[in-house]
Amino acid sequence: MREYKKRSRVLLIDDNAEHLRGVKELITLESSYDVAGATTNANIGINLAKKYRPDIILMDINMPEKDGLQAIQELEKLDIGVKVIALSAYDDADLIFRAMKIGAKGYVLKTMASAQLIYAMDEVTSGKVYLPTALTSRFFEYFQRSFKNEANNSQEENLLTYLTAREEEVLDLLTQGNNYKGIAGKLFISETTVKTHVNNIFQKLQVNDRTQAVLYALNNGFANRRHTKMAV
Amino acid sequence: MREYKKRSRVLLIDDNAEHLRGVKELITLESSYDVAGATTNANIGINLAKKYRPDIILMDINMPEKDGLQAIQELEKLDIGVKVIALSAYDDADLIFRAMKIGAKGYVLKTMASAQLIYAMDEVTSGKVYLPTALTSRFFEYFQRSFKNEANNSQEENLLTYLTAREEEVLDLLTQGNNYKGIAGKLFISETTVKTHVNNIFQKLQVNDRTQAVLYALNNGFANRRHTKMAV
DNA sequence: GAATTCATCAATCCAAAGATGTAGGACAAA
DNA sequence: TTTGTCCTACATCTTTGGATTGATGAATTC
Repeated sequence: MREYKKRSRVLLIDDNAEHLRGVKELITLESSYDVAGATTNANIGINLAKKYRPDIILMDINMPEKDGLQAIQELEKLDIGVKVIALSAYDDADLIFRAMKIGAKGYVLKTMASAQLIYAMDEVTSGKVYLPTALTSRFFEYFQRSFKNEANNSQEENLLTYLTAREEEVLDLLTQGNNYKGIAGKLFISETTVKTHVNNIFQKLQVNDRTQAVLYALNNGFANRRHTKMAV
Repeated sequence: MREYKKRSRVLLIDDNAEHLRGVKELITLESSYDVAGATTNANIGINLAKKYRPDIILMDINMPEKDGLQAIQELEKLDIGVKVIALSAYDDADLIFRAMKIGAKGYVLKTMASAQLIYAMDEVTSGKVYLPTALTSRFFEYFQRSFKNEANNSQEENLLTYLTAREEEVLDLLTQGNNYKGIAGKLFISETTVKTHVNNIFQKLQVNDRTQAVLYALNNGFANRRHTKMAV
């Protein structure tokens, strides 16, 4: 018994009414959590979350109409401190990755034992992020693959290396959405000079216009060296 | 006994000679792994790896001279299929993240029970990625925090939601570097129609030209759901 | 059935972007 | 000193992009 501590409240969102009922029963009977609400509709679920402020939400992410991932994202944006555990029928690395990326505190397969779900809830309640070992492994396969590709890309040959320092400056300003005038103003040079630079950049990057140049820059680890792209 | 299967070979790299000896003994006595080599020097370790092709490397990443992380990176570049498990005294989220990012197949604390280390080796040998639960949680704290900052930027309001389906298609093609003609051709509509859509997009996204529209799209989780920038 | 919304297309006009060629001065390397 | 690279700058010309207005049919909503 841990009646001395406030029981955590759980909100259930699952478009499969049957599964919803099953989980509700499971939690009611086999855990120390209170079910604060249960719905088959994601939008209603979000509103319930706003209203009742549950500690945890179990969110089915395989819903046809409203995407569960999107719902998680909206909940995170609300910033009401609710911890979302994604429930899914699939162990797709991609799905797991996206769920965790947008802030899910856990990811549990529907096929997993009920004890696992309750354990996940316990861990998440205590402030941790919980992923079953098997899913962790899948997650990292995806995670590492996405960085590996990146390494390979930069290995091939980065046309950006052919740019002069000045051209890099210009390209940097291009990637911030500046036009010729804006760049000229910021670099204290004439607009025609900027045009010259930009044309040289096009030649070196083998592109036809500024949009393509910007895209090339962003996709090849340009500038914002603080950021690394990542497949999602 | 599983003498029927080829015993996996392990290479140990740890600048702490004492710890190195301890691990070696542990593996020799309490596991079914063979120690293919052991060294206190990362560079020598890399050479040993090239020479003896171990299945697994246990790499201390808290070494003063040569950074263990860098060593892992070099090993990954060699692409000899060796699986590296990072050994560390610290459970810094940052360290864990970086180790996993560059391709470590596991991360185990030196303070953890020896059984945990051997379990990690088993998991990694079987092709999985292994992180102890506690470290997984830390990893995800870091992981999610880095995405959260990103999300906050778009927290204000995502103008992309105002786009119609068709406009999204057009914007998607814009983010691939297409000009009017290219988009018209791909959508089988006239160029003027594309112009109309693009203009509407500009209005909705409150930008002045296609480059800014593309940048807005990329920075606000548009389509291109394949790529997301990430602080590293 | 009226009102909206959306996708489609067009004409016009002006601004911006892009292509091309030329050229001078600074600077560094050969 | 010469050669080469880079940054600067301009002129000219063509193409593309962008703003604005208006119009039609289809689908949806009220």
